[in-house]
Amino acid sequence: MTVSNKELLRQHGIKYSQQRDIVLNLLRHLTRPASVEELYTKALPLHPTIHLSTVYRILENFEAHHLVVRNTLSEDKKNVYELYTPAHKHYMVCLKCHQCFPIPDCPCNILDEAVTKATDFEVIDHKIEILGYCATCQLRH
Amino acid sequence: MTVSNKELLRQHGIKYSQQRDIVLNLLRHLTRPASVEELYTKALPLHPTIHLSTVYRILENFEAHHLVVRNTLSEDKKNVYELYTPAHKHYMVCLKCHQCFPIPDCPCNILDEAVTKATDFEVIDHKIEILGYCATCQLRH
DNA sequence: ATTGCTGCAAATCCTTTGCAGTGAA
DNA sequence: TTCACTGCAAAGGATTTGCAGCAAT
Repeated sequence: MTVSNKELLRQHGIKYSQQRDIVLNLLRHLTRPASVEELYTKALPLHPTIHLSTVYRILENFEAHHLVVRNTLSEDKKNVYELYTPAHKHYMVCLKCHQCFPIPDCPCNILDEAVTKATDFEVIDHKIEILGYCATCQLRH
Repeated sequence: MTVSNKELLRQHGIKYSQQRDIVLNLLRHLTRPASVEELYTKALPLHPTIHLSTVYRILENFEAHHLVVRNTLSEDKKNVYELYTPAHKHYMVCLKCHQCFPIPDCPCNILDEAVTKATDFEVIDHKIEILGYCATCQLRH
């Protein structure tokens, strides 16, 4: 069985509000990362006065409390969010519609051809970014 | 020996201008990808009336003619440019100063620990994006 | 009652665009 | 001369912020 939204928020030290409940609920039912606008649009019918900036703030808060992870898609530079999972996630990003799709069970040495064979995605390129601290910044973070 | 800037522009079907000469020259002396602002700042002393939007347009033009490649850093969402090279490039992005550093000789199965050992970069996370066309968009691109 | 969240509007940052004037061929 | 490029200003899209009022505990 699953924890309630209220409980999940509490577990992450996040205060309850109707708006947060709604956004969390949307996130829990996603099959792929969603943009802020997307979440806002879905939340609106459920809470007609919710504001876009509120959704921004909620997601920022969720991220700070490690309830979600943010990714920036290189193609259209928008933030996308999804529930945090400890396992590393790799995505296929469509150059046309900008939707991104999780790559199930992806080893780091995945090859373009392997992806092409395993999925219906036409691989054009891939991109690896290593995030961390450079020598200079290590001294002062 | 090296080709002149003028010649390099011509080879890529790009018309000559003083501003393009300057920006190309800066790009040719980079050791890592540079942001538009960065290139603009370096160009300014060499051409006091050059405008930021001109640098944007020059880089856009260079990219269209495959003279440079653009990357968007996930952390601060700014475009960075460097001369195009056929080989795949992987980067380490500093979470603090947002500078990015090429990873020399990077195999796809690179591991965080391997990078940590080979460089003075403190690896926190890494990110892989596969770019291409999803099943739906394949039909209409 | 208190504290922090929300709605709204305005500001910010990066990037793009329209237009008139200039420069390269 | 011609056409593309430039400088400038203004617009654009995504995101952030200030502030007063409201909601959750």
